[in-house]
Amino acid sequence: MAGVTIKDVARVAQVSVATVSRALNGHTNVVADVRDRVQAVARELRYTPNAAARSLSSRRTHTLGVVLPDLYGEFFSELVRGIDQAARAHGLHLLVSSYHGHPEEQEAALRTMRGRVDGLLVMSPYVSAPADLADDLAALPVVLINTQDVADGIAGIRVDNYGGAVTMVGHLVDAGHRRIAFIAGPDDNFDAHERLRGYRDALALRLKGVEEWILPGDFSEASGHRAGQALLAHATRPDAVFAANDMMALGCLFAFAQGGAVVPDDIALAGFDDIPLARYVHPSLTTMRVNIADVGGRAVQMLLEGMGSDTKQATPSVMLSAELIVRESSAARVPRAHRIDSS
Amino acid sequence: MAGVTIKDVARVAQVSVATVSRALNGHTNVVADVRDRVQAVARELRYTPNAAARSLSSRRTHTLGVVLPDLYGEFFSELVRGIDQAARAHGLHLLVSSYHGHPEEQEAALRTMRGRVDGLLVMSPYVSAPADLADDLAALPVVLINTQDVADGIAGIRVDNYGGAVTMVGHLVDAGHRRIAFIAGPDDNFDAHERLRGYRDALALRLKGVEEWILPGDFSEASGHRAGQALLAHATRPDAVFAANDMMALGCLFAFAQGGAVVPDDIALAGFDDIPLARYVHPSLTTMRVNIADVGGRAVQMLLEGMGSDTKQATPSVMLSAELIVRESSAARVPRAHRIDSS
DNA sequence: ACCCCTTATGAAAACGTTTACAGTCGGTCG
DNA sequence: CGACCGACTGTAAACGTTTTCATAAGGGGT
Repeated sequence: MAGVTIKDVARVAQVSVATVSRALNGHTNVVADVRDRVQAVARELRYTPNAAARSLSSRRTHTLGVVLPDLYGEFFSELVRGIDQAARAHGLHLLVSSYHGHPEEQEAALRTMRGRVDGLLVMSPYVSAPADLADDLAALPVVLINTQDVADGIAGIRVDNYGGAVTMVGHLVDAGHRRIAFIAGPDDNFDAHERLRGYRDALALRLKGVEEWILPGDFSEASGHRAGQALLAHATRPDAVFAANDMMALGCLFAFAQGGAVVPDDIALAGFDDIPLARYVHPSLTTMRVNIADVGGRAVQMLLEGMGSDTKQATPSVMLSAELIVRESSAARVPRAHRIDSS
Repeated sequence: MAGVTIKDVARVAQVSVATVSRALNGHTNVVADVRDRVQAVARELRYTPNAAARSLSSRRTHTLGVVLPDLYGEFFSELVRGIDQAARAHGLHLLVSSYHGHPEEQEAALRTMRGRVDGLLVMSPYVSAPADLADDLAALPVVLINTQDVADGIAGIRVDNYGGAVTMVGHLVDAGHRRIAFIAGPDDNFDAHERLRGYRDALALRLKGVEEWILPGDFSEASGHRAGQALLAHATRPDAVFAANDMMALGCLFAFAQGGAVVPDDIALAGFDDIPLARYVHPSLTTMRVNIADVGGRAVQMLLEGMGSDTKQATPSVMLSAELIVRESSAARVPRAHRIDSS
């Protein structure tokens, strides 16, 4: 029977509902004798307070909303894990929603969450920050994850994609590579945008006369594969390829293997994200590591801080830097003739 | 201002709250004229019904609870994705909770979900089915995922781990292997249990006199690595190794590579799950494919069916079979001398 | 023309909590 | 010895919906 209410407890314990409420919520003004009796009865009756009634009355839901573009793949899995861990530590539930790449559904998701959650974690990687997003967000405390600033005073946490790309290009240049091609991510994706910007700026800074070499991609393995084939078909192959994410780097690696190009001897390769596969493929993939779970955890932290004080926080934005992970795929350039064959 | 209630809409639209409620919920008895006016006003005022009040009144939350042992890794990511997709298709929200491997927290999670959700999806892979689980579950429609039956009449969906293991052993035997070692999963894990059982039965059936050869493991890559080392150290190496999941198979593969054993020429290798890595490692891994997202989606389907009719469903349990995916790691056994070296 | 039935609407009662307010009852202080 | 004060508990009013029931207005059959 799920229908045991606070009234039942009150009746059995021979007190008023108010007292039951107070006793169960650890309020001050209730004598030990009564408190124990109430708790005993509640346990006896297997009473569980009705969450809906509780939040209607107290205006608190003890729930955090998480709105993501998708749930597919390592990235979101890790993100949600980090969020879950932090939320659970604070006794909060998680209401998750993904809008499957349909930005128009995002607004719907945000709307239906209103009244169900105390705060919102939103990731919206589309560069065109919808103006209405700001409106929808105004009502609730919110923290933006890897999202372009949509309005002043809204807290956000981001991975330093720009800096990471700069670092990676620097690494490739240091390893002796000159002709460095870049496989870009989706046009409308903010992360992809930043990584591309990092590649461009770093190239301009480190290798003056060298031209940019940018191939289209969409973060999928397949698009990386296509880019790899295109590169092989090119008259003069690049020294190195920097893919905007690991999945594309893997697709590219595949294409190279099929085309008989040896990584890193013929062409060096690097990715971004450090997904678990990165260390298992052959050759293992040089990449930028991003601690995604940590991003999620810190986002929750920030949200809670923002919820504590009604005043908007003074430090609305946090940037997490990525770490360069050097593996086999980007070994320093050695003239082909001198190559030591390990087979 | 989030504080726009149904009363505000009623006042502006010059009707009663009852009419507003009816108009907005698509009820029959409201004339088109009024309905349009109400909807216009609601949009104008950016009115969003308060979910708590709504569910208090209607006893429905439009939310599904998902209780999982953890959120780490491919498996849960896929499962949640499948669940999310199906739930979203039916306009349902998802309240997720993981108990991080602490079974005692599971009960707490289930309790706090009461009143917040219309139905429950629970995965509890521990063989010792807690008796109280049945009690906690009785209140709400529930579907068990990959979980040992806990009580009669409770619906469940499972992957046919037993049958899958039998199939894999059959494949290895067909490929000419005789000494087939098995790397087991955690003792208290139901999936692991079933896979082990499949290995044993298939071995007994297909290879009469051959002894079982079972190594301990815990589903982690590290434990697979240890098992791999142990196997290499053995005087007579096995023909093939069947790991209870892919992660352990990968760890084992690593150990073999380090120890100079060539897969599949020296030792064949197989896993279970078909995680994405499986097709990328070298050699690519033979494994049993399980469509996890599909499991999640069908679980939601089953839950909805169970919620529709109050009567307990007649078919409380569904079994999904796994598919054998043959890749390089289990190539048919060829005498070493005749081996065609592709390098 | 009357009655009954249908259809559209409003008033008000749930739903199960929390919480402001108002008591009650000893005891303490002046 | 009386008034007051503090600690405890009960009463009842929110909280924002949905839904039942009642009411009013038309409309068709006899």
